[in-house]
Amino acid sequence: MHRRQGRELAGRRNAEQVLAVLTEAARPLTAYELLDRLSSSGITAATTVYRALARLISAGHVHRLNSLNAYIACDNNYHTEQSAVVFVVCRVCHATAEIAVPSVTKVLDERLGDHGFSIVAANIEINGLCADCAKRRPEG
Amino acid sequence: MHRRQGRELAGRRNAEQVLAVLTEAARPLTAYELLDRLSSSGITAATTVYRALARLISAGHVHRLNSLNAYIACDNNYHTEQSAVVFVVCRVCHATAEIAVPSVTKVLDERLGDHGFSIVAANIEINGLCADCAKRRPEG
DNA sequence: ATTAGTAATGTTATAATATTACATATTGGC
DNA sequence: GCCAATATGTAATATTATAACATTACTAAT
Repeated sequence: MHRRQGRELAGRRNAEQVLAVLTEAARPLTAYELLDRLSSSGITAATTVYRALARLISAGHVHRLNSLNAYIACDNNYHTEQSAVVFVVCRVCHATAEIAVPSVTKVLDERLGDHGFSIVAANIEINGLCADCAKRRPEG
Repeated sequence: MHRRQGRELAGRRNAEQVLAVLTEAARPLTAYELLDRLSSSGITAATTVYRALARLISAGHVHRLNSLNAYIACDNNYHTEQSAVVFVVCRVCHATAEIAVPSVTKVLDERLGDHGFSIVAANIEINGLCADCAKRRPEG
């Protein structure tokens, strides 16, 4: 299909396309949702999407939301692998925001060090109701 | 198979068996690992395991670890749905501990309130190295 | 320029995780 | 005892993710 590209270029282009779709999306997308939206771009296999996601996640451009099995573009660069990432995910509409809560990382680090545990990556996902959905369905 | 039991009793018994296996296990188990270990008890379908897990999770006796797609018996009762649960998961051996870090919940609550977000459940999974695995593979 | 070595990609199949749909069974109220 | 309500059992299928391996393109040695 696009076989003319250089050794790494296809992979990079794939990753760019995946990132572009994620960046435009208003909510986290699953790998297969990405695949659907990328079929017109010549990406036709789940593996290709997963490999692109792996690149993007390594580079810190995308995060995986474990509670949704979905992926979201990183909207800031303040955090590193060593630093906690806090996501708030609306349980109704799945709108997701990435929020800085700097003190959390520090607290966790101190507390877990006591247990001989060294942190590699913290994934904090908060499930709740966004303001909009809370209005519509106040019962929660 | 065990059709003699009362309307809810089979379900309760199933849940008890699932909980017993999880409680004995040294690490989180996936639903299908549970299914394997329960086949001698007459539980032969994934659905049965998932239904038992749903009961146990609702009751707070079991937690789901999103990062592993696995389930673990709750080893304390200090937390409620409103309160953060912090798990530390060794990325090598999957040993998992449930740790109280009370200040985290408070910090998160305050910070997210600013965004009009109301917390329903916080799931905090810390991925790292336990002391044992750090010794064996100091490079991390 | 040719070509072998290396490494990424594409493709297909399949593994692993989870849910749906519906038939069957159990209980409690009448 | 019979019916309604609800839970369970079973089988099929949906969803998410990875494995295996052939193919392609780049690099560098010649």
